Amino acid sequence: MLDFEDGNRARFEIAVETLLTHCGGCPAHLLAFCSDAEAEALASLDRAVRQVTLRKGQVAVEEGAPNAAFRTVISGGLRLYKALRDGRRLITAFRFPGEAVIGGVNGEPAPAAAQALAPTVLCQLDYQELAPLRTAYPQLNGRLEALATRRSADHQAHMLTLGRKSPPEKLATFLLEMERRMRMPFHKEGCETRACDSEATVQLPMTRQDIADYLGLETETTSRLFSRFKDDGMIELPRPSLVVLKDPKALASLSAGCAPAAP
Amino acid sequence: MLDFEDGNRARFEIAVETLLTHCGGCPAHLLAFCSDAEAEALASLDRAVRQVTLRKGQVAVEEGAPNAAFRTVISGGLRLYKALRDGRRLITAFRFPGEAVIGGVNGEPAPAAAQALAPTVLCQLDYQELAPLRTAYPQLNGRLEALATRRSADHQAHMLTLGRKSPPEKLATFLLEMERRMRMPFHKEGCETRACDSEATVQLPMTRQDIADYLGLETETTSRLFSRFKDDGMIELPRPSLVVLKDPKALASLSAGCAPAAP
DNA sequence: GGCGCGTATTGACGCCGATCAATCCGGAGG
DNA sequence: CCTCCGGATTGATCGGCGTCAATACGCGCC
Repeated sequence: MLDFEDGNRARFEIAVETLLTHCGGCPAHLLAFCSDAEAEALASLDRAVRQVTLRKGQVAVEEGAPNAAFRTVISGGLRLYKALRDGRRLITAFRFPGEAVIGGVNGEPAPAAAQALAPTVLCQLDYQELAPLRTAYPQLNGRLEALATRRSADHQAHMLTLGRKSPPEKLATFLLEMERRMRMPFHKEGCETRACDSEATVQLPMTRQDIADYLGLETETTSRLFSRFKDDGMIELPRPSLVVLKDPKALASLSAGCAPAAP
Repeated sequence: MLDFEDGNRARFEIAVETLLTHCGGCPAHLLAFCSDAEAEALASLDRAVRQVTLRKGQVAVEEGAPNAAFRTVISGGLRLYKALRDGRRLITAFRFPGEAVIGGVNGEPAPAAAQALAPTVLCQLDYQELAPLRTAYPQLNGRLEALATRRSADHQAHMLTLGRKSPPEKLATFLLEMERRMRMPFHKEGCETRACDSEATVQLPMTRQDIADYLGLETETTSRLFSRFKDDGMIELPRPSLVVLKDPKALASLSAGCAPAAP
């Protein structure tokens, strides 16, 4: 445990400052910290903040395990998933740099496993260690609550996708979601007005199987849908992992459930 | 706005006391307040806590509306749902007495609409009014965060159901979930050890259409599954809204995804 | 450069759940 | 008591997605 009476205080100040200020320009993901710029300062917070490196495929959190840490992705990416006894898997979410993994606050079991999509670095802070920060900096509580509430809203949106959208609508929704979250450095001009009207390029750091397990589909169906979207001119596929959204409006219309999804 | 300098303070004390203590024996639903026993005390908290009465079918919250209130069901029930443009609907959750409806903390749009399943009474507290309570009683923050985190976990569990379970598995999961949440006064003996091994009776306060929209199925499929479960001896159906779980173990096995779901 | 494995794609087929349609049931109201 | 009406059930049919199977691709490694 940490207390504020010793020399650690200064380090906490830094950590809290980071937690509170870093994401001013990042409305989508509150509480994201451990940015590249501040990684050094945080790295010095041994014990309070641990940096964890994961190999591709390595599991950072097991589903159901007591998961007493707040984690933020620094680089790489995570798939969060739940599994049935017979091996069926559903990916509940992906997490990319700047995004946090919550769950298991009061020693509760982790609702989902977290596995590295690729070599990944996490910033990890035990909830236990977070406690003194909460009392010292009450604003943190609001941030954490807002983050959890936002997760809840995101999950509800994805439940709509899983439960009521057709496979093409699911894929369209997924592609637009990825475009919004990744925002590659090029093709960015026309995308500043929230919705992406013009062409955009998206790098997909996960496999077709992952996408299928995220959307409640099978790999073959997912692959066929990519091909169909390509044939229909809605996307281009220079590589399986690189998607150019040629017609974002058509995708958006599909995603919203307006058009009856071309047969 | 409320402040602590005036005579309202005493009323806040009561409200906070209620928020903090009422649900000591209710591990499943933190922060549930406005119990029958304390309804009177809370009713006196005009402005801070409003009691709202809804007719059957009345909408308390519109999807996407600025939703600045924390709500708790006192009596009746709610369906929370999202809709696509063409009318398709997914019920993301049901809320029963003692359960809270969160979402839209910082003036964000409500992630789902809330509609009364039956005549319903809600206890409603604007987040704005909650703010002073937060600073005065920091424990509240943890409760609210834990509640939001639990919602996130629940939603992930339901995502697994929506995305990866077969229709029979979905219905089995639903029936067990309802049994756990409703716990009718009779048939309760054998059910105290968490999992319900023996027979249990569940009252369903929603329609087949609601169940279908909750599970990502169609009404006819849902109805057929009820019939099949009855034929297989897993349930009895004295009335469409009353289900007797004759073989909870079989249902649990279905729900967990062990058995390949009898054809 | 060529081998080998994991991933992606394409093909063929069958089943199950969505869809359309008809009937049944139970409660409210006349 | 009968009618009416919304919800529930059952029936018949169809098509899309899951499933099994084969092939293509791409990258690392030797």
